[in-house]
Amino acid sequence: MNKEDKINITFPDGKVLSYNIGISCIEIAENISQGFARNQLVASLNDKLVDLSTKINKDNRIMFYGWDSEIGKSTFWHSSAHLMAEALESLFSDIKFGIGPPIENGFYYDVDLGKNEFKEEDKVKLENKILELAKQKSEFFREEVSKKNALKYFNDKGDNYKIDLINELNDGEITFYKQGNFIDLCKGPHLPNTKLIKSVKILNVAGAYWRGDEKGKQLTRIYGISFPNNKELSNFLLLQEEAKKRDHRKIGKELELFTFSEKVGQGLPLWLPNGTIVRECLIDFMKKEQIKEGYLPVVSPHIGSKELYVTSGHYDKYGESSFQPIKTPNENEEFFLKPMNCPHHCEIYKSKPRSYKNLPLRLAEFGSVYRYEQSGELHGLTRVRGFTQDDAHIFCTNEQVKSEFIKVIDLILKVFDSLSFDDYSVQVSLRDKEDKSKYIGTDKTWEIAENDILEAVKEKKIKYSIEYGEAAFYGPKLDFMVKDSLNRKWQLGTIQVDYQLPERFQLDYITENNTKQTPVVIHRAPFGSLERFVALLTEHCYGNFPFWLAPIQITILSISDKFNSYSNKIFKFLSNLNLRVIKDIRSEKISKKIRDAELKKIPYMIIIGENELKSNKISLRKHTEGDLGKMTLDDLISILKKEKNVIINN
RNA sequence: GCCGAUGUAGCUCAGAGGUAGAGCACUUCCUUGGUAAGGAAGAGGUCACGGGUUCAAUUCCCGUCAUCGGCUCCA
Repeated sequence: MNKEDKINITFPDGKVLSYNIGISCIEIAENISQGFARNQLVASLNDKLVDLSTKINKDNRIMFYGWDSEIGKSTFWHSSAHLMAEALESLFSDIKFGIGPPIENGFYYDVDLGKNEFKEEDKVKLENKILELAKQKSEFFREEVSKKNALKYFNDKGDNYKIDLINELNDGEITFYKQGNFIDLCKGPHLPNTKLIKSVKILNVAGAYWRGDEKGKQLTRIYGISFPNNKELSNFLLLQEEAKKRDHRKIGKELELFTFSEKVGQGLPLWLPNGTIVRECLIDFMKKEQIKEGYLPVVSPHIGSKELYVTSGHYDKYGESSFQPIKTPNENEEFFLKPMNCPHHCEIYKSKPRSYKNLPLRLAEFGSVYRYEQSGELHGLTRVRGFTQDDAHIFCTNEQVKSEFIKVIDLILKVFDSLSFDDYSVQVSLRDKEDKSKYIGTDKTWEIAENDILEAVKEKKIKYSIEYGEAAFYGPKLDFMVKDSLNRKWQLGTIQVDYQLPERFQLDYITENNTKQTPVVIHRAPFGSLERFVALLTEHCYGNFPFWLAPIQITILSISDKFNSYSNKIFKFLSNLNLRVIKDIRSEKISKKIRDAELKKIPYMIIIGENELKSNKISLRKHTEGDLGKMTLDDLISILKKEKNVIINN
């Protein structure tokens, strides 16, 4: 055999082996071992993902991916989407297909069902059909197609969505994948065959706009997930059930943190006494931190005149789609519920002439704002129409922007750390690269603002991602994102650089040279909104709030009513130390009282009975941990003093 | 706002064309028990709201409102 008939394949561990030209990926895997080959789903050649059946004609670096890798899973789900499409096509006539990608957990396919409807009972039918087709062990065939032929195929089939997609592709880069009786436009790669898909669940059905365009046609999006065996599916469903138990809407109800009332209105939360304690502890904490950082608390009213928002530009952007103006007996007089605090703070800035010597000026307010969010968007406490921001505006010079920005980053990191919030991601939200019409201001100030942020995060060496099109309409942002129990991403802390607002409000300060200069505004909110923050905090800690935030910190449980007066003495003692204590003197058994206290997630239980009375001690039990034994009150205090953020003056 | 699902006691949920049921919680009584549910009795619902069909609707149909899952939006 000639040397030219051989190719060198480099493996991830650096090993190089020589193979006959034209060998396929799967043959290489089999060459390693049959067992290894059986577990591989897809490969990459020089980092480009390919089907296992791909034949190799030149030297390459190869990697294999199985179910244990993200790439393997996403290929598995991608092929499952194709299989689901095949099943749908056999169940529904007249069906047209949009896109069907894999997602973080499973896959979906957007379909136009024409006159058909996809009903609840169709889920099981579809699952069965998918499994039936899977068993046929159809191979996934890749085929390169000319643009002309591709268009002809879908034109004949009458699938205008695919035609849309093909029109955006270049001739020579179009491929079809075929399995069984189904052909799809797809760049792949795919599983070797359908039989690997052993378990499938149709999760839910939703509407989704074609190409994400609200004005476009709405398709039916069918979500599913599949696995190589049934056990993984039941595992997945179990995990989903567990995750639902963390949902702040569920815990919020159980622990009586907040509620909603139809009579009050959609998206307008009512904070119950327990939730209010959590909320106010967080506010106190933040107030102290901010005072350390040189913020000045201010207070502004809940409404502002229309003029204020015309000036800020918010009226133009949101006037029609927000709560409508409040009228007065005077004609032409209109006020808006404030949707943000910045315009009010600008007016506070303007209340007297400012000098460079007094900058940066940091005005802070726990400001309640009202935004008419779309009804379909409302969600527990994470998306509401009335909420309180831990807002502040830093008015500073151009030179101060970066250092102020970094100080805010530090503050947010400190806050997150204090609450053991570690699984957040940081996102730099920049302007949409294409569509700049959504934004106000000049390219120049945008570039400066975007650079300010990028420089700050680079200097802080924070891991971040860049999201284009996520900026506010007046400026770029640095957002701290946290996921909820069901994996949805929410923005909590945010820092924004704004060159527009100071200009619009004609803010200025006197410089060293006695000239007038426009300041820059940094908007920032470490929690974001108290509502959303408490929601995510609740999910994060499963309702087991840290001691300093717990609505009830200690409950005193008496063994029987004989010890009520001793319980009462302990109760008074602890209440006098400003601890949030309750006592349970019901004529119930101690195990019942403990159970109830555990369900209420109260951090500490004090148990009082004969032994404690005699020895003038108490017994302590910690939530989820159990009995800590007998001790004196002094011992108790020293234990409590070790809890984070707790000050006890005894 | 759009697509789909759901709405029965404070909570979790059964139920059925003939005017409602369980468990927990609540009230009272008995029990005085040592680390996750002691016992009994009682009270509690215009079956989301408004129409329609029917001898009869909480149940079937339509509309509204709210909630849930997505899409779009998010100052």
